[in-house]
Amino acid sequence: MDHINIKKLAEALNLSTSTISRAFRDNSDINGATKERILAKAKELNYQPNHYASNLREQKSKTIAVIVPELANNYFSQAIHGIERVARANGYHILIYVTDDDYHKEVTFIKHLHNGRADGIIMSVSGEANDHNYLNEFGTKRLPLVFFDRIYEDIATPRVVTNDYKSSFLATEHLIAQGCQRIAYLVVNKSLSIGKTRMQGYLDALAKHQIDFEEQLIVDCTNSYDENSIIIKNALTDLKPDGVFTSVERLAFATYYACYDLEISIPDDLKVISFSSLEIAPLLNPSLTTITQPAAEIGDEAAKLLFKILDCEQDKNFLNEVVLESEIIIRNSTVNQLKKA
Amino acid sequence: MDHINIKKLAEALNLSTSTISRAFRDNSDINGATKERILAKAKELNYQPNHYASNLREQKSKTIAVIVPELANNYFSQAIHGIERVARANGYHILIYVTDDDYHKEVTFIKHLHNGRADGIIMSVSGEANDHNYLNEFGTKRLPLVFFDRIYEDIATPRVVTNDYKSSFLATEHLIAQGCQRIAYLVVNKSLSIGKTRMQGYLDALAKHQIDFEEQLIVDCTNSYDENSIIIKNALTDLKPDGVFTSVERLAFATYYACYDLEISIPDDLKVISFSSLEIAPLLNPSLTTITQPAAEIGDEAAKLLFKILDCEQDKNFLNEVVLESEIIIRNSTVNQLKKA
DNA sequence: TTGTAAGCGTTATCAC
DNA sequence: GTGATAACGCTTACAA
Repeated sequence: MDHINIKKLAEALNLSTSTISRAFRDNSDINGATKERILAKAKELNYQPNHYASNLREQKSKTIAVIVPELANNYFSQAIHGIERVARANGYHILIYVTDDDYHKEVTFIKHLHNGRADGIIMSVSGEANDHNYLNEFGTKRLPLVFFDRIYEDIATPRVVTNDYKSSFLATEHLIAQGCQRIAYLVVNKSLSIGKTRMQGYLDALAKHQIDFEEQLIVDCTNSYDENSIIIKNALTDLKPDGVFTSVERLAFATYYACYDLEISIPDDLKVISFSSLEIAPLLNPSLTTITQPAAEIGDEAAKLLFKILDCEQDKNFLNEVVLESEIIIRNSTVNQLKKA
Repeated sequence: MDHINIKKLAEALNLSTSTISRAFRDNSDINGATKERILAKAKELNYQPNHYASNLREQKSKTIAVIVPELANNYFSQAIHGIERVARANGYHILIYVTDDDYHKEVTFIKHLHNGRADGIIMSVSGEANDHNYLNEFGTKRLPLVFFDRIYEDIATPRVVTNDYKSSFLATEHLIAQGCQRIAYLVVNKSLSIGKTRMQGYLDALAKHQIDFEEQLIVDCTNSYDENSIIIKNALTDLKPDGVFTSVERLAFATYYACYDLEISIPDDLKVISFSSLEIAPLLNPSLTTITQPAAEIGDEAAKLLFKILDCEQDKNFLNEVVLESEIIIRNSTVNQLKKA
């Protein structure tokens, strides 16, 4: 009696396997008493219907896959938490895949997921600069897919985003209002759509306020901590900006470290604003002014969108776009400290 | 030609399904040319062997489940990242389950996972105060299980931990060396083993330095942000400690917020040290002295331990304990600032 | 209400 | 080297 399956349970109860099966499905006709008896015995023997057998039979997995560029980032862990909550409430399990911003990993994950392992995918993309067409190759067999935050504009699938253009515009205007005239924009890869959108808000805000745009004030960073440290220090030293707008929180942290080292005072010498969902932004030295995306809510919405498709309430190619509001929270990193004046 | 399976691929190539199958397994006898032909066609038609059918047949899922108390915590997201890396390298997928520190969720997750969905489990537990015996009820059928960080002492299964007793002892001694005489210990649930172990280090350090222990200096907090805020403010006001040692980073943040509100100066009026894997601890105001656990490495080790069992290199009940070193990193939150003297 | 039996997509065993 | 076939554990017509 090593592994207990439906057959053994049936034998133990002198019933057929179909009856057992029915006890575990809500829709079926089954005698209440028999059902009780079965469930009791199942509990006693610790029987669980084999998931793979059920799914093979039913052709669905009750599993969704979540693909993110990184995990050690407050935004993504909060978003995943939101997704997890909704998935669990719907009786779904979630698989996690981390691309480390590697396009090839993304392609591999997606392709492998089309083997029945998952019923749907929620993804924040990594390969904006690469060929997105691999997603179209599945044709009608493509799994339901929902993008969040980092998306491929040219793939017609539902998405949950924030209005990054507007936030960036307002963030830049905020710096200008605080007296900044030389504002640097720090981005991880400026050719990626998320970097581009955010950059456009920055550029347009500069234009509106008739501040000349200097190409070199757009500082292209990398995924390496050490490289960024050098890049940012050089930028601060050579370009002498009085304001910095960073497209991801990681770069704001790197800027803080650079300023500590170079003895540049934030906000007196340099004002800093960043996209960030860091919950302890108020505790930083100085507290960081942020554009805070509603991360958990984005995860929630993305999951809900996916379940709409899975429940056949919506066609998977219907281009549903949910736009949520980010909030700019002004803290000390962009406001002159009177006590020091 | 909606869904492509092994049968259709076989027909398309005028071969039998067995031959197709062989092309995808490394061990089998198959003509090199045939194999090429099959793989080419498979790629063309975007064929992926159905995961559930394979797993049903092979009775294993190439999937491991990771159960954690929370996700929005630097320690756990780093640990998961470590696990993910090792799992991926071994061709395994990972399922994520978040208990929100709810024992019943933990039990439900574990029970359901014994339906074939996962081949093994890596868990940081939530129910230290509750009955762990549910894990023994599976008998020999229990899935391979590896604990990390928060464990059940009484369940014989491999585990990866840090020496929390020692770290807590040293942390407390550090506060004493900095002149603290009334040291509060903040814990989320003092009856839980992780809270207890860490508390014991604290108590023994006090004893060693002949500091009287006051029951009320052990402050039992909750999982609610708002409740903790009140609890901590009351503790700071009523007990007037000169040092605080917090067992999880969340409580250190709450202490910072409370001090800001109460205008208590860290480190002048109060010194703070905490368990935390926060990478930006140096950026806090003031920078936070931490006991930093090697989170990613712990994840790595836990995954490696699990794979040892899955590869049959080790019995799953062999009580293998890996102890890693935490590091106490002294920063401004525990050191008097000379410039203010 | 319950039982019988076919089939989900694979893979392993055994022929050829 | 390749093909036929049974089996993995479950669900669902259909039959009783």
